[in-house]
Amino acid sequence: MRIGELAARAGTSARQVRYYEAKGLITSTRGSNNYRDYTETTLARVRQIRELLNAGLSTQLILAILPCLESPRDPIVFEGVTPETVAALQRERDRLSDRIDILTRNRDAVAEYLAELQRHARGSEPADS
Amino acid sequence: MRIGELAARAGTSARQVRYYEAKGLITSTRGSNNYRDYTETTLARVRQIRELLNAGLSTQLILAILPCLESPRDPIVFEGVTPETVAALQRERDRLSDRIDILTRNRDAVAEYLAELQRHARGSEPADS
DNA sequence: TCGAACCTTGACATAAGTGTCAATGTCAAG
DNA sequence: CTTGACATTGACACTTATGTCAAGGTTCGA
Repeated sequence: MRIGELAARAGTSARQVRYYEAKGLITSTRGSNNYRDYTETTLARVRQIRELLNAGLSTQLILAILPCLESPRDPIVFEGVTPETVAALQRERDRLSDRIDILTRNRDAVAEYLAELQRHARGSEPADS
Repeated sequence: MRIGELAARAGTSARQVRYYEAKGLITSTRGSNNYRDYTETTLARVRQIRELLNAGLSTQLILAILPCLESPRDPIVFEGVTPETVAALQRERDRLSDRIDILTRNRDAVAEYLAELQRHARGSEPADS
């Protein structure tokens, strides 16, 4: 599929798709005209990238963990997997865990604050029941 | 305390502290000289801000949820809390939950990938036992 | 009192991610 | 064949969060 369709189906812009390609997050083939051609797999990948970017990750980090995220990852590649690669992935996994912990802690604080607000509202204004 | 000490104790730079102040995340008093003066409370706040920025949140979002994050939040302010404020906080809480879900899903995928790598390593090279 | 170390504001620079526009090429439908 | 929709590259601009530097004011120890 061409870049316009890919972008539309991924809910993004062609500009962003080109950017992800420039960053090495996705690849494309080129036809006789110079147009980019993308596969369905790439579409899924772009959706994943969007999701992770929205969650606050950088393209660098996404690039690091993308190999782990292929959906039907049947023929998992073991060749060329150096101990350094494994260590890097473990670091990224831990960084993700840290982020999750921080966000969870703060999300809970927001929720608790909201609960107090609502307890107060119900206590001082016992209407609407 | 002055900006240098605050920055040092928060593990950041004076530049960033001024930036957070310009963004309304923290406040300071000014002495007879024009120097900023910060309290211990502000120090805790800056640490929290750093943590949230590192976790991928924007200063805008942090500004929205900061009122919920005061540590000993005893005299919780109910005055001027409009339904819009509550709705906004609920939205931010939900956005945080979405982020957490996405990060968790992807963290788990990385962890699973690592586990497969290690199963393979142990299977094909049963040394180091 | 002098100099080092700190503070002030303001400016300019950078990286990432994105928008937008221009000049041009391709293709399909009328 | 022309027109409109879509593709190409390249450039410029913007925002965020940050670094850095300059020109000046303040404080403090020797």
